[in-house]
Amino acid sequence: MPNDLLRDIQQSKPFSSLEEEAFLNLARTASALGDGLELLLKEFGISAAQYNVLRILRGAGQAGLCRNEIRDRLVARMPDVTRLLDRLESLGLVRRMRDTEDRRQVGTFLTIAGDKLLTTLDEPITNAHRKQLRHLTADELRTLIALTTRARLTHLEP
Amino acid sequence: MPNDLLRDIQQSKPFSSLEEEAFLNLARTASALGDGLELLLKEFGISAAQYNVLRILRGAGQAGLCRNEIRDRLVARMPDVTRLLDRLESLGLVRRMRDTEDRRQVGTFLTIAGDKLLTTLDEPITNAHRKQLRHLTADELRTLIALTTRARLTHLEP
DNA sequence: TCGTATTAGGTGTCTTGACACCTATCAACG
DNA sequence: CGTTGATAGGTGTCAAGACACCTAATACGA
Repeated sequence: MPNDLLRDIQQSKPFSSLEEEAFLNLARTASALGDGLELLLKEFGISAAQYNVLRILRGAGQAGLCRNEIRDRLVARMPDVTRLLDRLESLGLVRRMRDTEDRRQVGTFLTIAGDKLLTTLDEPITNAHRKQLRHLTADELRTLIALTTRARLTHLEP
Repeated sequence: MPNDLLRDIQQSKPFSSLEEEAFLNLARTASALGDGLELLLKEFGISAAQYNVLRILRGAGQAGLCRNEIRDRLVARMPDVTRLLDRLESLGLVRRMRDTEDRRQVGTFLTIAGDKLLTTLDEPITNAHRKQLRHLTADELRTLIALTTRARLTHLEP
């Protein structure tokens, strides 16, 4: 929190704008909640980005996904998805296979081990989220979802 | 092999819980907005974490702050604040001085150059935030601030 | 006052992330 | 066809982040 403590007190203006305050609170909260998730995932030997990939691949199922598809679906922007997948592959959670039609493409698929890990994680992850946000009502959560969704679509509005 | 996508479609339930959906939207939005900020700051040769430190130090003024104070005020958790400060020091934006009372402590202060950089950045940063969130009304921003603030205080509530 | 715990800061080392650049394949058009 | 541009994927390299461990100074009770 850009804590302009002195100036804030002097000017009674803790942030230079409502937009900045919103951004900082958003960033702070996402970071705090994300840290909790990272902590849980670390016990299972993977990072949040890696977990994100596994979830994306579970969603894709048998079809698998190419690197750029995965990149575009990630929660957090990530250059170098190649080496993120390399690590998952060397952990045996993911498998890659070059497409026979378009030999430029390399499909990535969840392995049995990857799917099992996700299954193992499902409950702990859900519990962690519930625990982190249990003090918000369903309506509050829905409002939060609506506002964050809208907030991120800047460029799509006039 | 339970396929998330199929399951989701079957159940019309894209997320395993409202809490998860809220977390993912929060993370996605914070990441998207943060990327915009990083992009702007990169033009000035600093990262978001470094900017965060400079803002914190501006708030602290003449008094300066010790490393752990800075760490605790950062928007995003950051181990190794030492080397973050090292980099700011080598950029000439920050200056460190060991305390004479308690010789364990090392105060960190903004330099003139650091303060000037912040002044230069003030307007572009404010504009960037405004632009990113201009499609939200003041009430919506206030609601977003209230909800994100509350969301992050899990452990403080029963 | 001595020994131990605590607190502040820093370092070594490995992993990840970031960014520019490279190769292979395909598609479209002359 | 063959050339050109676009697209998919990967690599080299350096900076930044993560984590365990280390030192110095202070506080404090036996």
